[in-house]
Amino acid sequence: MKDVARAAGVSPMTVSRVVAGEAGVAPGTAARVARAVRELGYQRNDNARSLRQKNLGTSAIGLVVDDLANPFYALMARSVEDQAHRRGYVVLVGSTNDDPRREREVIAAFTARRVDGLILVPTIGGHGFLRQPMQRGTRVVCVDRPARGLAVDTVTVDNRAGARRAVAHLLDRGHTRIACLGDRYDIWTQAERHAGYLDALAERGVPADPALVRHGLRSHGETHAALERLWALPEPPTALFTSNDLITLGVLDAPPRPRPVAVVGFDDLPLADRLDPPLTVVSQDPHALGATAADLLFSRIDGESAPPRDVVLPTRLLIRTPRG
Amino acid sequence: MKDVARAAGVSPMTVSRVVAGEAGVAPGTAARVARAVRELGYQRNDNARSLRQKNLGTSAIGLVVDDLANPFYALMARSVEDQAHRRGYVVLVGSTNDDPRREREVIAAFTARRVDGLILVPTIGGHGFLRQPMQRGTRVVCVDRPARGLAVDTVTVDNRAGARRAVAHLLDRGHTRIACLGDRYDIWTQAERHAGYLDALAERGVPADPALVRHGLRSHGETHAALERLWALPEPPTALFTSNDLITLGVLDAPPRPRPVAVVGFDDLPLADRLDPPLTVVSQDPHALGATAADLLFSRIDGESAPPRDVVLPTRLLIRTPRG
DNA sequence: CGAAGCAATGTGAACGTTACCAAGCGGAAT
DNA sequence: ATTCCGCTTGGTAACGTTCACATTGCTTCG
Repeated sequence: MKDVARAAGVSPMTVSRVVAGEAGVAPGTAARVARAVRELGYQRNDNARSLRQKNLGTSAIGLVVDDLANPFYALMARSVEDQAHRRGYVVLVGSTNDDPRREREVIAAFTARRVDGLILVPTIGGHGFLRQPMQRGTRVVCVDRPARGLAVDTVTVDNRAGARRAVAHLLDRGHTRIACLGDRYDIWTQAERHAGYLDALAERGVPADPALVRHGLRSHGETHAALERLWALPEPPTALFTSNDLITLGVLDAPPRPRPVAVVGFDDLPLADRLDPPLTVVSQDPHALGATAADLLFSRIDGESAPPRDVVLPTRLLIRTPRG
Repeated sequence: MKDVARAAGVSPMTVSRVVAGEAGVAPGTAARVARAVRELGYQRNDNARSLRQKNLGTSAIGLVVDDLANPFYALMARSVEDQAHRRGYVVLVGSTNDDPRREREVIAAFTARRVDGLILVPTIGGHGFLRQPMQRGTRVVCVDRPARGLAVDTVTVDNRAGARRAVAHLLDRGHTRIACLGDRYDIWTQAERHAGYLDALAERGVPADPALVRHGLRSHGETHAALERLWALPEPPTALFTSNDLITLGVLDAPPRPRPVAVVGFDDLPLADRLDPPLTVVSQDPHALGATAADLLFSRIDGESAPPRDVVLPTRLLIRTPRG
């Protein structure tokens, strides 16, 4: 900046004014400065800028998801990024792998850079370490899951109702032996979906058989093993409720059974309607989740100070039947 | 930091040393400082830090992709993020939508924050604006596509060879009327894949019919329209080569034909092996692309100064045949 | 005609941190 | 006892900006 000032024959302050697009600089001076900026290829250091401008923040937000490679979170991330870009913010991203230690590291790295806001898919771990950054002014919004004991805006979908409807659909089709395959139940969404599964059974008076519930499935291998155990039961299930996309894929990827089983999955998949038989799913809208979370975050950043809000978005049961 | 220093009865300099984990602080003093840090919930401002430490950089890198919501780039992003996290870097992400203007805005926002490196899926636009940041020390690596006229490390896959093999596979199965459906040919990968298509035809002496080539397809709707025009030809194609995943999905999503057509797509899809008939594809490994790009970038950041390298990763033709 | 007002620009300090060097202190060597 | 060394600690300045105020030179008006 000093170089530009020297080249244009003005003080650094005037350069600052021109670069920031402030009014009150004589047109001739502004032109001279602009020319020097262009010729020297000068670009303002926005880190230094936000250091000085105490009240304006860093124009950066952090996005912390479970796994950025998961298409669901990738779509969310894209929505968040679009809104941020529109408002002149940059986005820092990190994945937690559902590991509270890694979550903490990632968030610490973000708050150390004084992000103005944080959109967070929280892990099961505590979030006390967020107190200081929040007092310092960092706004936080949870998405996909709430964080226990953290009073912040939260955007989720109606996991429980969605699961209930999915299982009710299977009951409607005459199934009574319905297995529930889930990821770790310390993940909030998974516990909710399991609760929805139980709701549907209770609603119809179908006894819940604990042998039909398998959880903690984190890979195709574990899903396959769980299936083997289910098939080995004296009364094996005739239908499956799979409570996330990875498990649904694991089930579809398993060796075929002699007697086909009905499957309803949580989360839609591309090509699900082209399978034989087509796959019925509970779909949620990751775009809406991300956009809503970003809306809430930016309204907080803009100064909104109402009590924390819980936004619950609907899911849709996409019933797919064989092509006519 | 001053507050911590006061609370611990030392100078800010000593606090700085303790927080940075430097040696040469008396154990008792360090303990007192650590306690004050904990009690006050102090966290160092890493922006201010990197401003002062001229030679150490910002420990931030930027990742600029076409579309973060595309599972292919999401997987790449995840690999990059993992490496960055392992090395203590944070990642800024942005999507360009293949729009040179947006690319420029995103990159400018990143370089204004003085990222140490940039992993870039370049658009068709010029990249002269990168000269100054690069002279200033920002390292750049291109991935998925080269940037014209930009002498930097570049990681791509053998698009042309992959497409050639895919089309050769269709020729082997007796097809001679093979259509080529692509996105905009100003996207390097699309042009390469089209070239591979022509290579395969030329190799077997099959005449290339321009009426069978449709490009610029950016949505299912456009893909469907292109298909309609192909079916209306006097001699319609009996096979399709679709040169990205979105177009493959568009084709699969189209109303079924009375006589089925063979499809080979570029990019693998989940469930592709469960379709009827299963889908043969050219697959590339986004994880390897991202990891390789990150490797190259960090070795540059570490001071490596060899001439720019072009790394070309292989593709695989996954030939899928009906079960049983 | 002098004071006041306005527009354009410059000055000094500060944001939060660390590099660099100096200073204090106790003990070991002479 | 004096010198010197090493260890620990502190002071000062600087990184690249911008805030708040001061200054300059005009124009305008009573």
